[in-house]
Amino acid sequence: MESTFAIIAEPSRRAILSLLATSERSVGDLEEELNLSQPSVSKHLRVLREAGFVESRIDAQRRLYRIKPEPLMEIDAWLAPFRRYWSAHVDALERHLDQMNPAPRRKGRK
Amino acid sequence: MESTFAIIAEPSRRAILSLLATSERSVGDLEEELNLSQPSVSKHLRVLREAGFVESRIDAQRRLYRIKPEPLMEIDAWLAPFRRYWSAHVDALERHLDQMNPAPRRKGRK
DNA sequence: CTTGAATATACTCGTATGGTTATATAACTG
DNA sequence: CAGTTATATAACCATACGAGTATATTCAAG
Repeated sequence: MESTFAIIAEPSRRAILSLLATSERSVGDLEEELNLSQPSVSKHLRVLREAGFVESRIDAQRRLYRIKPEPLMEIDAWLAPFRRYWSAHVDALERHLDQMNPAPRRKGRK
Repeated sequence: MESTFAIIAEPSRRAILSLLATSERSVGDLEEELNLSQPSVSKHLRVLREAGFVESRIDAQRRLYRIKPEPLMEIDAWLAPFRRYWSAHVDALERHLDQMNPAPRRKGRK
């Protein structure tokens, strides 16, 4: 019953997706890169898998997860009607992000 | 404490934004176009306003709400790293959306 | 077949959030 | 000012969801 949008509302799930954007990873990889408990990672991956954001392949005892783009494409498509507001405000985003992101770039936090 | 993504996780809020994408509307307009209670609309608008998705101007007793693009631009920006998956799958989205959206197109109705 | 590593699942708990009803505030109308 | 329209806010409730702990499952190694 979770919508595509609800799925990426969760910060840990977005973090997982961002890591997978670069390359395939195992549960353990994600666990340590994100400082999350193993059950937590598995649970999020389950949600992501059932919603079609990721798929896994088996490598011995490990599962390697990778991105499946369709749901993200759906979100991209939803944004379409709003894009006409963009061009006028090309650099408004930078200002906005600056004020959201106090520190320029920090490793994974506490 | 609501993230940009959490805000648009709510279906009614997405509906409000989609309506506002076309044109400015009053609370009453939204209320009837979406079949929501007035307090519910006001509450969602408050969340959207505080997160910078919309702004309002006063017209007598009515408040006219309109889109502010910045947070949506932020989401658009977040999608950037995944766009490299798009091109390969140009029409995969259509298939995906078809299977999500059973009926092709229906008026807003209750 | 036993052990250990990697991952999945079950269960419980606390909290955040959306809906509703009722009430408050504000502005126009006469 | 009284009445009415438009919107906001408050209080309450039910539910959903993420975190954590414990346990189950699967596979490789010896």
